[in-house]
Amino acid sequence: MNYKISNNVIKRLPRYIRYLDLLASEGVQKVSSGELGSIMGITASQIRQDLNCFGGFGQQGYGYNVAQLRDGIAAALGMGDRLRAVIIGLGNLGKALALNFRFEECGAELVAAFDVDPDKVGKSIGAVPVLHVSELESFIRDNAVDVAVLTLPQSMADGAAACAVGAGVRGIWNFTGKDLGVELPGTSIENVHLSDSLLTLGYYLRSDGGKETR
Amino acid sequence: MNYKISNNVIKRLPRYIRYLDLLASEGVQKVSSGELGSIMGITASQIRQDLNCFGGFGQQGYGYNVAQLRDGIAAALGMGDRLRAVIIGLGNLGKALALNFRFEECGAELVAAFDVDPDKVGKSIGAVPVLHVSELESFIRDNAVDVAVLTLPQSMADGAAACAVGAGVRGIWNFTGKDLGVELPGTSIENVHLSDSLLTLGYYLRSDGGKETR
DNA sequence: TAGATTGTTAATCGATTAACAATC
DNA sequence: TAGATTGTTAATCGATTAACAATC
Repeated sequence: MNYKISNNVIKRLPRYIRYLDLLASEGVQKVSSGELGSIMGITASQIRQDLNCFGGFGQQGYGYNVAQLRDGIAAALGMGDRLRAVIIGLGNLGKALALNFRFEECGAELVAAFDVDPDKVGKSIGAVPVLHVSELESFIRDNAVDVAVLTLPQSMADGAAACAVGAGVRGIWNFTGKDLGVELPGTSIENVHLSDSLLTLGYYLRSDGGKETR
Repeated sequence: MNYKISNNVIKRLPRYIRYLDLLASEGVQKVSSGELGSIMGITASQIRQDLNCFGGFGQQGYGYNVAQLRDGIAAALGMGDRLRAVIIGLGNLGKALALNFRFEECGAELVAAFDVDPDKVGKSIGAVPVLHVSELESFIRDNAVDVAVLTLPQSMADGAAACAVGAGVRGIWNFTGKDLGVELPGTSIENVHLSDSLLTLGYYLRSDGGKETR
């Protein structure tokens, strides 16, 4: 049960969580793979297959307890932890994430933001301080930061990533739109390419008025 | 050559574009599937297979002309068009997209933004006017809007989407974090789930310090 | 117990990789 | 021409679906 969980499965887990939360909020207590599948638009087989990567959540003849399954998946994803995160770059996107993104709901916690603008440095955003980028390395080291969120201009992406990784960060959530060159072993990188997403939408929209989603 | 291009291929096309642009910016004129593959971290076979979904871009014994291949893929993605887009919801994320996102580089064009806040309505953001949401439907109809970008609170997502689709929008770029219930045939939906992305990063970061990306 | 639904194995399907003949 | 590299077919691999025995 601990051989190697496929990429596709991992990427589906957060979606399960969302739908289970939805069911829970409606007061639903149990769900069968068939019901969940029809809500989510996937097969019951796939659900059972996916869940078995982790362990026997269900009960034969009954189905799955919504709350229990939700917690099981959350545990598998490590949502109980509090990964310590910093935002690097307080442009509009960095600001949007700092102010509106629910880090806690993803098993994370924002602990600081960094920028170079003297108008921003020294103040705070939301509940966290805004520091100068020159303090990035020492801050990461001193505060055991786990994740760096890159929301700065593309040209500075590689530098910031290298600095963060050098100081001990283990994960990079990269919004700069450029695939990172940095590739330290033991560092996980999640590239968010918004333009890829819009281009994909454009493709489907034009071709036959076809659907797509995830 | 027009049977049905797989999802996986479509999702890879924007990435090809990015790397080809990079090569072009370095003055590289030709590239072989082997070279491109090693830069992008995928196999030469996959590249040749992918590209053949569209048409004979390459030249045997030579490779691919970077600019030509780039344009070929761009055409396949429909990047030449100018999809007309509106942003609905001018919170921090909507603002970030309105001000910083390069719609033109994705074959789109931002034509207006909508909000309910009287402090925002009537002004403009970047180069486009900010209108009241009550004008959304008529604006979409009158201006042949193709895409609605949803950056408003989750609770209003379904309503806004339904209104936009009813008025003629064909694509929805959804940042609300909730899978849309609206499912009109002929409407394409691209859900951007930032929290899924961070959760996935968290998973890989914790498990063995393993990599992942796309 | 009978009915339902899981866990899990087997079958199918699709996607990736390898191989190689065509050809520039 | 000889060398390189594509386009394309065949082989492999993995992921999804179907089936069914185990069991609640």
